[in-house]
Amino acid sequence: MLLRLYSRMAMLDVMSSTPFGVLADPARRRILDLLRDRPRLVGELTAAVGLSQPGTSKHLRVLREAGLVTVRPDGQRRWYELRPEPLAEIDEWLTPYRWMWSERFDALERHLDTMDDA
Amino acid sequence: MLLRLYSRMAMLDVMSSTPFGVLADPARRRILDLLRDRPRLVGELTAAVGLSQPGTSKHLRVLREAGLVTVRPDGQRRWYELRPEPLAEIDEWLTPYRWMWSERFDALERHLDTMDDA
DNA sequence: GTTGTTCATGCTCTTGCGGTTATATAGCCG
DNA sequence: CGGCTATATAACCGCAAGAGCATGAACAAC
Repeated sequence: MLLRLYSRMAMLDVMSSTPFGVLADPARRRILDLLRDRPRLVGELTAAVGLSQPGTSKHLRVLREAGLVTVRPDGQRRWYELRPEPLAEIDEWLTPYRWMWSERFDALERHLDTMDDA
Repeated sequence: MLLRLYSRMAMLDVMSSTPFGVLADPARRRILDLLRDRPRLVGELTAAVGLSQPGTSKHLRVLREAGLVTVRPDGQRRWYELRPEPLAEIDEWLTPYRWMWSERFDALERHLDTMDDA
């Protein structure tokens, strides 16, 4: 029972695994994309990602511990639903870069390069 | 032996994988953050990330192969500069999620939940 | 109860990452 | 030339991630 508590604490600890690492796996990105429409059962997700059911469950665990999905038990089945909040961290990291790949950036860069030459 | 070659090719293949995988490592994110200001030498980056010089070079290789940085040789030194274009892929993936963590989303969700109850 | 279904967990195996040290390569300087 | 500096590559190691398979746990249905 105490052991149970500890493993739960370890789980919470792993929660601090950043969303960047979570999104590194394409299967997990695919799962999130599917959950964007509506909550889904593990069986659905398993079929969609083309992995074994245990494999899918493992990815779902990672997503859960990162706070990217929540589970709603329904009898023997489990509805997984998206919880997008942790994605905000990625969005924030991306923010100072976002302006850079626009055409205006190219123009500005050329301008600055020209000034450097002078 | 041929097998070994194939596995090596697979390695390189994975190395040049998606920007998601590249950003999974905090050292690489840190490098990109530093390059946002200006191009930098390997030595600078090594000191900043607190890794060994070869370790830093390895991360730089990954970033290079993902197209996130370019190198400009200058004598025996190398200026690494940011090339943010590949980050657009992440930005695009994020797009359909971005509205979701706003307050308007919470309000809408509450509204929909209310409708479910009725 | 028994059987079937749905999902999670445990185990094992392999692979690849991220880190180190040692070495090679290339350019600078005296 | 020889020695110093800056960077890349090679060789190696530890470990965790990801996959499969087998099993367990919980619930449903009969």
